[in-house]
Amino acid sequence: MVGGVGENQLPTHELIYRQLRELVLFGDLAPGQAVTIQGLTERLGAGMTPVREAIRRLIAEGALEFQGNRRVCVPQLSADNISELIVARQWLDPHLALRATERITLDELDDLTVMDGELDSAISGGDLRAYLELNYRFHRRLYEIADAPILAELADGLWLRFGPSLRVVCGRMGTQNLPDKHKDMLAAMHARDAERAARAIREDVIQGMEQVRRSLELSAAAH
Amino acid sequence: MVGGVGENQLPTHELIYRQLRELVLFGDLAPGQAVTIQGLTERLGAGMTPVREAIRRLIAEGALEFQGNRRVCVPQLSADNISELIVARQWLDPHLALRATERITLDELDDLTVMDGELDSAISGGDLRAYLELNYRFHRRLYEIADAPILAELADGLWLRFGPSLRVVCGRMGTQNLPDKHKDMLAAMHARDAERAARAIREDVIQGMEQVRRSLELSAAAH
DNA sequence: CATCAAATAATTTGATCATATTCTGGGGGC
DNA sequence: GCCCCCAGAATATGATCAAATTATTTGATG
Repeated sequence: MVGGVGENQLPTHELIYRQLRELVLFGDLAPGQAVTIQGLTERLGAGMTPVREAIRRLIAEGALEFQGNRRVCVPQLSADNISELIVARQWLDPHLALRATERITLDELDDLTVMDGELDSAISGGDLRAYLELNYRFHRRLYEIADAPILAELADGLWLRFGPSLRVVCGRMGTQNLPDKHKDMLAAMHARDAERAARAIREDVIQGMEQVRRSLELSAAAH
Repeated sequence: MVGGVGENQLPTHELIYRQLRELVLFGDLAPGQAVTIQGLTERLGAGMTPVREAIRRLIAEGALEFQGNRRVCVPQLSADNISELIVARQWLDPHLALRATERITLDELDDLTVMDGELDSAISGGDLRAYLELNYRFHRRLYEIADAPILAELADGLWLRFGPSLRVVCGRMGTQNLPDKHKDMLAAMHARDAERAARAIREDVIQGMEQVRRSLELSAAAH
């Protein structure tokens, strides 16, 4: 254990899991980078059992890769992988947005609007890390509102797969001309036009993911 | 470790994971049943560390459920859960079948045909366990042929969620009138008609999953 | 004499276990 | 019926063993 006098609610392995998850999600671990148990016990200040469990969970979710010999690393996406992720998100995200539009309350809509405002600030302020985090939380909130836990878990899991690459790509391009069709979507939701909201999200997803694809193809060509 | 003089290739936690996975997948653990570490260490003859890891992996895949207090059990599907699974498979399976049709070789087609024949034998022979296993392997093989590892993993993960319930449902209805649109699909694949193959699989999925839904609604009504 | 390659030694890392500790849930006493 | 105590199960640690990668040495060759 690290700090804590005794005010703890969550077990260590759960805390470690969440920390490691964010490390992957927001690109603090680069694609290809090795992930070792002992390295993380030091970095996160925990014993090896909780760290082992957290790593296993992330492997099961596709966030980390087990390399046959007993090594673990952050996966590097191939062009084919990206295509699959695009196909999957292109279906999942609009479907969830559609459901969300049918269910969302006005309070929740305000929530999303506020989040999107903060997102704008992060973009204009050039704060990459904040952009990545807020953008994720925006979509994540949408998944929750859709009230479809299994589909939401699937969609959420996809973020873990392209998170590390997203960070690399955005790091190369700065925070300008990042995709944000969120305004369209929020307007459509206000109008209770589920189809239009779904279309807006679909474009948002395609724009963002295609940018990742192109950028990754470039760096692959320069191998 | 259980037996073994030294001919081992795979680590214990991997073996335990696979065994536990099949236990869930083919309904040897009933929905709602509690899963304890110590129970499994005895049942599978392993130490607690490998068992813990296997359980965590299955939880991450949605095959087991963590109940907040440190208990773990096999999830019981709600009607909403089933609907989500239907929606997801209704999209994923046809998509993968479509890709598979474009890529499948004649040898692989023969493979599938043989598997489907064995499936028929299991049905007419009334062997429920063999049906469940062969049906799973048939679809699984299709996923592999589609050559889309991420989408295949998503589809594969869904089986873990309805596996336990499928066993219960089929146990109540016997092996007669089980869905099998596989013949249609194989014919369509022979003709390289991807659209028709995808439609056949879609019907296969819907038939099977709707049967689960209806059966579960009945038992819920009799609460 | 320098360079490269193969074999071997050393270090790092992962896998498993036994054990101590903490927490949850149930049963007996009030 | 409520509360406290206890049995049992889960969590977490560190030690030990095994495997794999890396570094080093050695010997042969140009």
